[in-house]
Amino acid sequence: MTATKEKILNAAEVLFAEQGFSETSMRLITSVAKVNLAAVNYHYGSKKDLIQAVIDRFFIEINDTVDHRFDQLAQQSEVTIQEILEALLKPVLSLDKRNPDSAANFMRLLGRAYTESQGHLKLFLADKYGHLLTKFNALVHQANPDLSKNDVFWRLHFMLGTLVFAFSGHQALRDIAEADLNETVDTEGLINYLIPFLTASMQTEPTLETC
Amino acid sequence: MTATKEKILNAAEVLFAEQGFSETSMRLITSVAKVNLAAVNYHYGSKKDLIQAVIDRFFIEINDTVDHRFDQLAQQSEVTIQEILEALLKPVLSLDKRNPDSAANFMRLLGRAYTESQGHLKLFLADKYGHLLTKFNALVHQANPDLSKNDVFWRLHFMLGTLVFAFSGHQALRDIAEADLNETVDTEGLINYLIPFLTASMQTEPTLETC
DNA sequence: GTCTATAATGGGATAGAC
DNA sequence: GTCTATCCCATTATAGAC
Repeated sequence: MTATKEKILNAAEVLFAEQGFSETSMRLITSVAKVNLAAVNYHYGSKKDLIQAVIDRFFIEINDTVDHRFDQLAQQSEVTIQEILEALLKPVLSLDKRNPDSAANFMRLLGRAYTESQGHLKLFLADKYGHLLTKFNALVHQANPDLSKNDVFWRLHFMLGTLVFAFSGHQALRDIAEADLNETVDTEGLINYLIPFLTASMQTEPTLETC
Repeated sequence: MTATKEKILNAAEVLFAEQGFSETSMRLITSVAKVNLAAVNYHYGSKKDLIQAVIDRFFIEINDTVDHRFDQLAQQSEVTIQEILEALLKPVLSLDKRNPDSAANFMRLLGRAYTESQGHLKLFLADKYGHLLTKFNALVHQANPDLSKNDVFWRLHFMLGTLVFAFSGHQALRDIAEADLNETVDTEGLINYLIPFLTASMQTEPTLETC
């Protein structure tokens, strides 16, 4: 990968995470990356392709590790929610080795992929990395066999929602937390707050059937 | 309010919820509302003001009720998380009386306000309806006095995040749920899944101090 | 591979007739 | 209050020189 191509990716990663896809113009990306405007189209083809490349780089970095950890857990006789979350989050946190805040950027981008109407991106991710979601689902069921398929389905998505949403608003919340509570919370600190919150919500008894 | 002014609001509400603020053009809004393009600027001044008006209408409809219910709960000797959530969600659900899916649209718009970089909107909401968040915070503390201020702060935001995120992705999840589980879930059904998830996560023991 | 210049499109906003 | 026509701006994308 040429230096230019990588500079674009690095700048786009931060800007997309901070401002969203459609709010971030190629002009801004290229000016932050200090490359020529035409370079994005030359190296990536289009803005859509750049968006996919930014998110794909993250998945490529964690895919094999997460997949392998999930497979290991599936062979255990007892699996806890905490183990599943850690199998996912530890590789994500290790992204910070490349760039500070990479882990947070990744989660925020996932949130944006989920809520912004980037149809091409959802298809791309479902196609390429849907297998991770399938394994995640199976593990949660294994960890809590009392839950119905429906309960597992909904809670899993609530859980992912909580995760990515927490990261999406993390900067704003961090500022408020520092002002109101005199507390500085980095990505790992945030996860320390999240894990008990999420494990509790997954382990509770099944939803009452009200229909 | 003139018929035109209201038609714009109704169209904008749905489109903003579905596609986001910046992805929804005034041209699309006015064509769906079947009014002239210039009418938005005539009646609302600008697109920003229209965005605020759309969200403000929801808050005006629920503000007094929620505020009153919160005050009533604050006077009880014992408060549960479930009661707090219901004090918030019942008025929200009653929005469906005006238009079907209003409640879901409202929550999705809140999510977009939270994640899209609409600085003006966050200021507007914090200014006008911040008091609701303050009361919510006090109630959660009252319901679970064992939690530190920090725990309450973070869990409250996780909880709100889960709520709005669940609604943001609701349409997509609904489709998957129908295909995979043969289950149709409306807004009230979604809330039935959400409440045990959230109450459990709020009631669990405090986060371990790892610092 | 990099750059300048420009095409092509779509956006928000507004002036002025009715 | 409503409409048409238009202005002005920002965007993505590309053609063509270097």
